[in-house]
Amino acid sequence: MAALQRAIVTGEFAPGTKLSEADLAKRFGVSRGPLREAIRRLEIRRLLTVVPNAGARVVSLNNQQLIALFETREALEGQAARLAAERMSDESIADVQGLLDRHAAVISAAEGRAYYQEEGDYDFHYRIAHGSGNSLLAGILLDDLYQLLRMYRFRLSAAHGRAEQALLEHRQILSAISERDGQLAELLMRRHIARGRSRLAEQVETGEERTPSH
Amino acid sequence: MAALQRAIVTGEFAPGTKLSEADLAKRFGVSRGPLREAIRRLEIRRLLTVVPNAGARVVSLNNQQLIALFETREALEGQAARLAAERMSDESIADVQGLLDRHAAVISAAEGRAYYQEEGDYDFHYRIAHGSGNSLLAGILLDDLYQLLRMYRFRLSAAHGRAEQALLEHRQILSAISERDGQLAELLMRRHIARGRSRLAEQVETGEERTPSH
DNA sequence: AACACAGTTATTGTCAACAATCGTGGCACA
DNA sequence: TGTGCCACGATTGTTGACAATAACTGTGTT
Repeated sequence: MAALQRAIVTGEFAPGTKLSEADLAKRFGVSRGPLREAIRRLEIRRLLTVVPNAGARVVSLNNQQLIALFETREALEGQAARLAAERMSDESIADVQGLLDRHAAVISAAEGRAYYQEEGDYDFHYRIAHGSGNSLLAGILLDDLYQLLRMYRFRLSAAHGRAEQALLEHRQILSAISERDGQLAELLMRRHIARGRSRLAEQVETGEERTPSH
Repeated sequence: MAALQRAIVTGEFAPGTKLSEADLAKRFGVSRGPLREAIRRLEIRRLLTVVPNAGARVVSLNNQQLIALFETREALEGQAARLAAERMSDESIADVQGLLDRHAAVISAAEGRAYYQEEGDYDFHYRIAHGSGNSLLAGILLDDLYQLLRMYRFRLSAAHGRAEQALLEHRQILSAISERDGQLAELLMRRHIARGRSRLAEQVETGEERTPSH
């Protein structure tokens, strides 16, 4: 039943795809009842847009909406970094250190860059969100926003070649956290995400969107 | 069907109440099918906690979780105020001015204080969230966090007698927005919410919780 | 030829019955 | 008398069929 959510988030269905209840039910070997419940959950998570009596569609974000997503992340992850600086245990911080070291090793191997961009970046932000010790904040980020983000990771691949830069910024953020400097950690995290938003905004200006904004 | 959500949010069911599907279905004159869909939506919105094969309960937040809620609001509403300063139209700002003027009039009449605390405060924050021009951010605030907040408004009534103070802070925030000073608007909004969080934290220290933290 | 209307088809919304799981009470046994 | 096990009852999970609404196609008219 959670497999349905996975199928949508991983991009198995393209944004804008019409989802027929009967088709999905047959596909996942389940009846329409549980499937409708799953659809309602994905609707609240903003992964599907449902219009009454007309069915559900995979959400289709234009670049402006993606920018709105980054603005929201900026606020939440900035706060998460601040709280992590106050509350994260030394052991957890050391763990994330190790994670970044592994990322560095992967990046050294040229073929690893794409991996780092997609999953490595996600891993780091995942740790910080948890480190905030605020399960509501972490839940909104991990359960809602990151799922949306994963759906659109292909369009965000403008970050290619920025693996080293991203890793450097991750290290700076973690450094601030380990020094228990919440204010700096928040500032650095907000900048880190704002850079991603800026690249997105540039795409809009130069008109080189990868998918029609519809 | 949305009436069920209202019944829960308005506090018709106390936090921790066990919700039987059969009972609710009979109560709202609907079958268990649509009702289960409604339950799933409220679950994702974090208004219900559902354990498999054991039913749904109205979420019960302890004071620590309420503090987490305020920390999350602080980040999101701060960002909303910043964005509102950049994007809100002069007409919308004038509208909120009028809203605050009406609030002032209501507060002058002594009996209006309770009203202002509960609904007036909500109105103002509602406008700013919308004014951000970021529908994702506004949606998270209005659809998720504010619903939780309304459920616990009775426990937050420590704000009693602070109506004038709150109105003053609202005016300062709006002033910063009208001057297009996003940085200041964010700072003031964060402080405004942080004050509510501080009062909550004091309650914890002095041990005068109004409901057992369970 | 273009538009409007109506019938048809497909899809969503709803329901009541069935299956599976969990909590509880009572009974047997140590 | 206390503990463990089994059966019962209740509640949740699931299913297939039925009703209602919307989209589509075809026909007729202007």
